[in-house]
Amino acid sequence: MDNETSLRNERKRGSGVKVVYDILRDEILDLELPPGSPIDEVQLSERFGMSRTPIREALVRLAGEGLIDTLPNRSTMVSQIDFLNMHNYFDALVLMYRVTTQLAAKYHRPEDLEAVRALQADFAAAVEAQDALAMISTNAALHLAIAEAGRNPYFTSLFSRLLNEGRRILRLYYQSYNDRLPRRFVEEHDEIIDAVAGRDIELAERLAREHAEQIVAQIQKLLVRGDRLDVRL
Amino acid sequence: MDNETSLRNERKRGSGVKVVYDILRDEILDLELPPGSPIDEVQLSERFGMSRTPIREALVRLAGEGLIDTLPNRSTMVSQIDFLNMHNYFDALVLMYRVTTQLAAKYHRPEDLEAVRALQADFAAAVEAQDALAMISTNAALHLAIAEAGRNPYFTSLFSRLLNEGRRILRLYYQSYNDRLPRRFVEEHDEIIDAVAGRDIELAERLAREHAEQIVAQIQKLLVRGDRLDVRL
DNA sequence: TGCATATTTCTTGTCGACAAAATAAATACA
DNA sequence: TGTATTTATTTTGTCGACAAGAAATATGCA
Repeated sequence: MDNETSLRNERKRGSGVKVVYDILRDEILDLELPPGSPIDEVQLSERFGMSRTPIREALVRLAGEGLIDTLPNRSTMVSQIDFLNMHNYFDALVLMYRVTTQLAAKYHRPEDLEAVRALQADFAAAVEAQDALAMISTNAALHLAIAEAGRNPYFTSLFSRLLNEGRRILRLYYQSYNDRLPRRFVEEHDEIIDAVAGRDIELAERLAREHAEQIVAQIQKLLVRGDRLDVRL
Repeated sequence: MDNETSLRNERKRGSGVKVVYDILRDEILDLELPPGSPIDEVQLSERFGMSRTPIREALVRLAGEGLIDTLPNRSTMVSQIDFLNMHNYFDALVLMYRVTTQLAAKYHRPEDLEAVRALQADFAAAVEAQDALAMISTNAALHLAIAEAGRNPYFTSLFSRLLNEGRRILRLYYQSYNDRLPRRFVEEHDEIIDAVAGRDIELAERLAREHAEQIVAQIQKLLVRGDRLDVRL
């Protein structure tokens, strides 16, 4: 805990905000800070060994991405996951899967595919090792890399936001299923990457849609089953 | 100019950031602050009669939406419009037009249509009055209202961002065309609204796509024509 | 005891001041 | 005169302190 405050004097000017932002963001997305957790500015300033000003700036950015909610003059806390309107999330996620993969097939350059294939290898390794957290993050990184090969920042930024939200939801998923491993995803990824590499736009779009819809169906099956997840609605 | 500083003492706690944010945002989107304009914190703090802290928070939020660019430890300025990769913008815009209108036809409630129809009246009035700025803002408000009837915050937030960016581009459009008025847009809007009201999902989607593609085509025609807009690339 | 009001405490919002980068200006040197 | 180095200026990043709201606690009164 104190290795964060120990950085107090060796910190470059302007880097503090990014450190706080990155750490808090990861803690929120990994459910280390579950939805509803109170965010206290002075507590954070003590923890990170810096004044409230840079903490505040990091919080403003997190609020901008909807990861925390701020009640004026009152408390601020980690935002809730909206399980009731989850279909909105799924609609957006599936569409972005389709669009970004399609654009990747259209606009990717050779060097993009190297990065994508490397991340796919990471994902396969995570599945083999049954490392849930690694599976989640490498999966997100892989699809984001595909999206970036499509070169449309408007889509990639929304997709990135959705994948992050997904980290919170998938974390719950793996949490309640004790790291069961969908090895099939590895094969599906390979098919998608091949379609993109072959510039088969229609096929890439179809595979991406099927891939996305399958994931959504699995999560929905879990949610409908009514398991009480350890996060209050 | 000084009516802003005169609010110094009558301001409610916490409202300052929003005021600064809203005003700067409008000034940027209306090209009152053209791309590349330097943003000076002390200057703004003098102008608005408040300390740099709330100014800074407003700037962080504007940066989060990509409306200003901040170089660490150096200057911060209004972000450029990326004319070279404009097709990315158009792709995203057309898709969001389609998706949000489609969802509106699916999920809208009666009270949504009242708001939409009211805004459509505003737009028609702006066209009649040949008020370019009003046309731009009412058009954006109208389509955003339709999007909100679709009730998917992920799409509406991206769409809102795109429509805002569009305000900057359309401002250039009208600027160089001396407020020529596309009266046809009013009729197209009416058709779209009717399709939404009739819950004809396919028709709504098709009309929205045609509407969007037509606007895009007009703007592209302008851009290809190579008119030197009074904003540097 | 139950409820309304006053007081305290706690957290956030704002301020003015100082320190660190970076840029611009000025000086020294060839 | 031109270039390199040093100094000054400007602008941002950070800090500690204070004040305002809201919540929690305590007090007064029936």
